[in-house]
Amino acid sequence: MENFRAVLRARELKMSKVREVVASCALRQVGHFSVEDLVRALQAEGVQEAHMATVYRAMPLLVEAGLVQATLISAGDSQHYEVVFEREHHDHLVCTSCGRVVEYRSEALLALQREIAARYEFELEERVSELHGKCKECRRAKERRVARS
Amino acid sequence: MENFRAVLRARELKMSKVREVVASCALRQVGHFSVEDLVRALQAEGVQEAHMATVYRAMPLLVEAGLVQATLISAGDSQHYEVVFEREHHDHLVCTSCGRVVEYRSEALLALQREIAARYEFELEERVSELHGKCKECRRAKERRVARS
DNA sequence: TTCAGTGCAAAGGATTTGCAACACC
DNA sequence: GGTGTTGCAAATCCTTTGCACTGAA
Repeated sequence: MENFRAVLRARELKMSKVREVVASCALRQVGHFSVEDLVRALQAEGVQEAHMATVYRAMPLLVEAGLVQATLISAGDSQHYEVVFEREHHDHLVCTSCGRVVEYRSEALLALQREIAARYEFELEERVSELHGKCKECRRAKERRVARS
Repeated sequence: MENFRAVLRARELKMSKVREVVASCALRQVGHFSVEDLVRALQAEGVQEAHMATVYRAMPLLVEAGLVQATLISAGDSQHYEVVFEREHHDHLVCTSCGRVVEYRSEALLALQREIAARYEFELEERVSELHGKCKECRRAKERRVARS
């Protein structure tokens, strides 16, 4: 939350009651969530003063503050986010059949990506690293289908 | 193009003049392109019969045929693609300031990702692997700005 | 001859934006 | 007390879809 205030200050923006409650609610989200999810969560907490537009306006600030991160995994079209502040770094494996998401940690991968960024003299800020494929169960299901036909 | 025909056959779809010209034009694209870019390219070739909707409908087939691949890098909101058929595998470094895109190849990264997928028993189909950060030039520019103020 | 493909225009859906009232600093 | 913020609704923009017509097998 301090990071958030710092970003606001740096951008000469103000901290408001609404921004505060949006930020704190976002931080309490588990897993991936969309702007709509967040609005629903806020309403569930009895916060009526959280309009879609306001949350849309707040998200980039939360990202900049390093509290949340945009993810690719999206149910449908909408952008999803996940909390990254004080969470362990991880990446995702996504099943292209059933949509199951497996999180994994790989220090080696992270190290390698850092090395690559350094090699090209980039200051690494964000990594998008997702592997898509068929999970074991879906592969089995497919084999059964083939065998039957 | 044979792959494309195979996909169409497998799905009991037909090869049409329009699909053919869309596919061949897509294969000739260099770098990242959007559906709109492709339509413009087609029109530049004098192909009038290539409507947006048609190209939108064709893209998933081209992806399935392994000719092109969806990319994350997008100028604005629209989905971008790039040719992958008979091109060397590569990933991207994207500058968050100037938008510059650097392609890099890393067999080690690829091998590691394959290993991770295997560990979780996923059959790897697609990798989304992008590093975002500030490139050297933008970092320098920023330093200059700070120094001046 | 029969489905599938195409053009077109209209619909859909996520996100953004203009503006008047309002709240921080 | 003057800016930045918010709610609201309308506007955008990419993408999808329904439909009548055309074309491939």
